[in-house]
Amino acid sequence: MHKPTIQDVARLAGVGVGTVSRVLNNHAAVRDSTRQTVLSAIRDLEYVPNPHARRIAGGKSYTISILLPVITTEFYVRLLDGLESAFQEARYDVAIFPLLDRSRLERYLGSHTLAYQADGLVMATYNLTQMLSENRLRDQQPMVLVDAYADGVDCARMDNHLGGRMAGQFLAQQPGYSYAVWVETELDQIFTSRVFEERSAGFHAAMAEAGRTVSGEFISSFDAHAARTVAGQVLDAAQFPATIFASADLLAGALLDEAQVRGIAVGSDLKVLGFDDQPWAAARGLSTLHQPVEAMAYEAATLLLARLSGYRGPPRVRTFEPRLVLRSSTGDS
Amino acid sequence: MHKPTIQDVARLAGVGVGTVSRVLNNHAAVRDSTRQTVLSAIRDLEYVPNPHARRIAGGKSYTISILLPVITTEFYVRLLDGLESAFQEARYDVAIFPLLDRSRLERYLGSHTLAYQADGLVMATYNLTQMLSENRLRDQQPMVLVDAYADGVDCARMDNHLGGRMAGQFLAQQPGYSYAVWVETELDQIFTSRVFEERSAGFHAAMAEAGRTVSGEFISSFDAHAARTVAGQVLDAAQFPATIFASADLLAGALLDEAQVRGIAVGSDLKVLGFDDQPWAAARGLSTLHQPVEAMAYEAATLLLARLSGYRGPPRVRTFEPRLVLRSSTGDS
DNA sequence: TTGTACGCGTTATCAT
DNA sequence: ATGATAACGCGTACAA
Repeated sequence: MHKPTIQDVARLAGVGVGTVSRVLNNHAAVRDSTRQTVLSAIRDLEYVPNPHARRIAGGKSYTISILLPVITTEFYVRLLDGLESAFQEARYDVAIFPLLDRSRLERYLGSHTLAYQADGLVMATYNLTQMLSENRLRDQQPMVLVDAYADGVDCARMDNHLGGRMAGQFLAQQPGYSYAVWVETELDQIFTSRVFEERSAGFHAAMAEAGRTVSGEFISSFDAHAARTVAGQVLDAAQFPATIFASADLLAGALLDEAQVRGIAVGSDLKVLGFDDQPWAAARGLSTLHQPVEAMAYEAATLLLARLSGYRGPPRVRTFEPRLVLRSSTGDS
Repeated sequence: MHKPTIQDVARLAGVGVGTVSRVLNNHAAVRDSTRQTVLSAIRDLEYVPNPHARRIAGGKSYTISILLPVITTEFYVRLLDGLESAFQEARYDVAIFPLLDRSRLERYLGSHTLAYQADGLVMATYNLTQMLSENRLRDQQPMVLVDAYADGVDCARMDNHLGGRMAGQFLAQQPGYSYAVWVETELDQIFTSRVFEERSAGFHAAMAEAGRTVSGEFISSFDAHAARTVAGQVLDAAQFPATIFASADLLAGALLDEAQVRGIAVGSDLKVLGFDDQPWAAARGLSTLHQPVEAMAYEAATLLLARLSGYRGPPRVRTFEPRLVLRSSTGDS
């Protein structure tokens, strides 16, 4: 009663192993009737191909390494979902490497571990421009950046500058005072993520174009406790009517909480615009900028898979745009 | 110019492939002279065994899955180091699964991915008692808990109760007022980590035994910004001379910072005791509780490897004790 | 102690 | 379109 193999499937379906393999990899033309027979045999036996056997027979590892920062956010959950689903379709496995510290990056990239285990590399969020220019990355390995941008590599990125600009344009239409809350970002020459910098630049550009001034800006670190504290500071300092752009839903949520405690009506005197469209945003009526994260992740995977199947063209960059979702926190709908 | 295989090594060394394999797995008795020959051939060719080939030939995956919470701490960096080094010695690969959310745990445990990819499971920090009792974990898979405890499974854990107790005993010897700062922990029936609860219980027990009272307790979330804010609150509220037990070095560091800004002399009027012994603790003279993290991780790996090689005995629990390191922040040394 | 040969479960290459 | 069969690189009985 061992695990069924491709042989068992072939026997049950009354075909050769080659045919089964072809069905598995949707190769060439297989007559539709036999394909169905094979498929049902697979189902009956609950057959699951042995990945190690394919790896050795195919000469590839059928594995993609994903390197990402360790941050527990909906954003990364969705990112991983998008990546995994895309790679799964192409029958690739995924190995996740959480970048807890700098030395781990070096180790992962330098060691022979990855060399064997991955046909390609996905790097999330980090801006690797410097590393690439220093040639610290072995560019013989196909790779793609997601939620980040660098020259000379395939990238799938969010247009955070545009996101900030959209927020700025929205705020510029609102009467009263404008405020913004930003996320404090670690500074590390190599690991830097410019996400919030870009949102800020876009926001200020739009406000300036509209001839509006920002009455106050605040900075919070990315955690619930700090967000709440800063929310208090913002509401203490704000003059009303006020519209606040919170550059992450986490911060916006804290503002909603704090406003409720203080009995401030959200949607009229105080308007709040977030960024992310977290799962709870709709339920709480938070207006925010929705990011097509899964789509971006899926596209990143597609770019990489293209390289893996031989595409040799110049680096391609795919840019994704956030979408303004207006709800009750800005008095809409 | 392809990757050297075991055949190439055998040829160069003038032996059979069997012998090379035996050397690789330090099997049986191989004459020492031939072993050296083989070894040098391996070095010359820079031969690295193809893991997929072993997996399919050996019928095992030679892979261990490590499931851990996504928290960027020195603690987890060291934990991974300890685990990886131990498994590497035994020629096992490691697959890391960051538990970004609940659904990911379920997916990892339920899916067939892991089934193929791992011979064993390491689960870090999370308290899985409930999951185990509900039989949601397929216990056919050998597993070990590290930095956590549950009935019926091998565990390598830190004695956090003792750690808290040691802190309490130390504070009880100090003149003046005693304060404590705790880390806010998420509440989730399944994911709960009881680390800080235990430290708190031990601390209070020791203080009570010594007939001392705690003049104030504070809670901070686990991030630099919040820690700094809370540090300010603590120093605002404290009466001096004061000794503060910060249940994590991160919090202790913030207290040191805040004290410096306020010109409070640390080591006399204000004493601070941390927990963790982060890399910077020595340089900043922070007294703290050092945890033998690598040793714990190594032991966890050893317990699991024992299961993998057939050990069938009852669950074993290994407990590790923190060590009080006194430096200038408590006026010592 | 050591070499040979077979088997692991796939994919790929041939014929057919 | 499909079936046989040769790789793929290694572990391991078995024979020597």
